[in-house]
Amino acid sequence: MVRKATIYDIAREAGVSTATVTRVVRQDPKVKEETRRRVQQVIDAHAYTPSVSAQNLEAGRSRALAVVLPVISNTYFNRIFDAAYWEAERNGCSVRLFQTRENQAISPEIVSELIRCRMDGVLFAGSIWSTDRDDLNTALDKLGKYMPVATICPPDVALDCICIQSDLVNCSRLPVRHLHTLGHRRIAFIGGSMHSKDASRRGAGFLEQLRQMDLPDDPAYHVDAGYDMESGERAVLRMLSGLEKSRWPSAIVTFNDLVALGAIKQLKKMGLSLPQDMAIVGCDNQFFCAYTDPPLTSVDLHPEEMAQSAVRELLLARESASRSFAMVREATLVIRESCGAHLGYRPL
Amino acid sequence: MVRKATIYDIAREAGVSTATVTRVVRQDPKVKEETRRRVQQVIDAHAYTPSVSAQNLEAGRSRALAVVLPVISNTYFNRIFDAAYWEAERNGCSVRLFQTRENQAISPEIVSELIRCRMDGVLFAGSIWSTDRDDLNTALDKLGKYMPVATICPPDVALDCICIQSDLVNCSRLPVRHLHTLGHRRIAFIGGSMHSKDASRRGAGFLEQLRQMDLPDDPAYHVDAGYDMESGERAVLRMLSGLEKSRWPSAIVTFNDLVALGAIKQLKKMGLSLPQDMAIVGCDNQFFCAYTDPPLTSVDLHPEEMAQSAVRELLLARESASRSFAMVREATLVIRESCGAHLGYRPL
DNA sequence: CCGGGAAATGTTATCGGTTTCACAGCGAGT
DNA sequence: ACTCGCTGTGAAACCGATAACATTTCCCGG
Repeated sequence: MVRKATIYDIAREAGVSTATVTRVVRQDPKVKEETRRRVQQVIDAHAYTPSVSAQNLEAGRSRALAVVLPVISNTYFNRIFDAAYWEAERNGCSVRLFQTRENQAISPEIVSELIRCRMDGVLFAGSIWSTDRDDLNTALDKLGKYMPVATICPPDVALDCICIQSDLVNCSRLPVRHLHTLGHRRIAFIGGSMHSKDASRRGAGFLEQLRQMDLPDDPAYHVDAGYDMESGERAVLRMLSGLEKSRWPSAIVTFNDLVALGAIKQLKKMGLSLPQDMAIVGCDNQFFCAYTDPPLTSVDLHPEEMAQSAVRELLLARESASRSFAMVREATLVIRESCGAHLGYRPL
Repeated sequence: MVRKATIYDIAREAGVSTATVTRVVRQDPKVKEETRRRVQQVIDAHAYTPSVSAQNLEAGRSRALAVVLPVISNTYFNRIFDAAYWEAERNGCSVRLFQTRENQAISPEIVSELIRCRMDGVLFAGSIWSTDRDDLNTALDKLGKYMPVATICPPDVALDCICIQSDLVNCSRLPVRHLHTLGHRRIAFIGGSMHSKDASRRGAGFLEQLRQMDLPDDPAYHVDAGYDMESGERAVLRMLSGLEKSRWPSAIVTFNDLVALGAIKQLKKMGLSLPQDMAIVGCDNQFFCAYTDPPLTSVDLHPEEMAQSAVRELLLARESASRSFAMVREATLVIRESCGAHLGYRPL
């Protein structure tokens, strides 16, 4: 390994002071053209570039944002990360990822690591809400003292930071309304784990929506489950096997597209044909939705746009005084074939 | 925003020198118990933690690895990243992501950024091979002077760095052999873009495999395509519509699972039933493979294990002299139902 | 030929740590 | 009483940059 040339090496070799080297690097106009050329030559010869650590130390910041989320391998989250990455990039910032894993809680270790690294801002996404509410506030308050904080969160959390709220209202309303329009009356919900604030809020929103439309909210139509495909399979099995066929729902709204994938598999295994015997709605509008069989109607929360807004606000907040506010990106329903809309289908 | 306590603040308040504070932080045993306690108290009171930039500057390194790949939102790559992340984490390192986007080339900007940041090592994954070969060698040579370099690359690239080779031999051989065993004789290949070294190598391996097994290698059975689902759809359409039905292949090997997803959709749209009328093999064994209809038989290159090895070797290379070597993680075929293996199916 | 002001460059403190080396204090051995 | 060696601590240099301030150089008008 070779030692990288420092500003001192360049200065010495070019016969100038380090100040002048800095000026050349930063394109300060008040360097004589001749000097500039001489210094630039040495710089080029050594492929010199200033050390980031030194710059960060001097500047007291890192030109880096942190994105904290449960798992990068989940499509929803990697879309968030990807969008944040490019938006930051456009603004000359890098993005550092922190994964909290399934436990989804925001640990004191992460908080102090964020501070240690002098992050220019931090974006929390995913159910960090399962952190005890007091702990969460403590953590956010502490962080807020050192850097702008943003979250992609449910609408009613009201944290003292930049809140980009996911549109959980429409996330519940749109599928139910769509199914209702198509004639469905018995609509079931397969939610994420009820221990998660996010999921229980989704479940609650769903029930509320049913009542608003005078649809039955049979508890048997509401099954707790995880976030993945296996959970979807199991949940469907559990729900339907506990019910006489005559009481089966005609449609299932799922927590996300992965759960929907599992549900579809299980339903087919049980010999149902989709969407005739059962309609399905997913959530997240993942890349594979157009390629399931039948193509999956799904709610898009527009994670990319939320992440983009979050990053933009974080970068703004760096300059101005601390800003704490909330905004919502409205969810949309992407209609494909899993509810039979293309057939003009009407269930009994 | 609050100023974070520095080592000087702590030293002053505890009435000791900064050296002693460092000793306490680093648990140096030669601090008197009483002093240690006093300093520790002040540290706790301020929740003091040393600044990462300062440490990095002093140490001349960053305790961070770089992972360079085309796009994080592709499942194959986020599995690599995820595995690298945790392996690095286990060793007290962080991981910084660089995305090259579709252009997939390794740019001089990234090279100099990596050096600027004093990365402790870098892992390249994905088809950076589309970089001009000379440029690539120049870049790797240059980087190699400053940090250990690893790549996840095709087997015959022979770069002067840590090469974790993906098992492209079996990646071609396994599907063909499997299909052959099931009785298939007319086997087609839908590859990635032939401009990519990676893809053309896969295509070549496939042809070779056909010849070895005395199977026809009709050029009409070999279609150039992209890496995504749309490409898969288009490729199938193009291939089959150019061929009389009697000459249709009975099986298609695809470049990856996304292409397979597209192919499946198109085949169904054409009224074929799978796997009876057409067998399909994917590659990457992505999370959704068990949930396609029919469940997709796919080659697993074990990206996680490759990434893990790469990171392990990078960290080792930091200490010892520069190591340049190659290793292969053997690919495996995950058999599901898209080739009809479960039916004991034999095509004509 | 000189003074003044702008232009060009240099000096130096600073960012927040780590580390080397020096040194004070103290008990033990002779 | 004196030296030796050990323990605990501090002073100061250094890592690689930046920026405020100081100084030199240069050119021009008087």
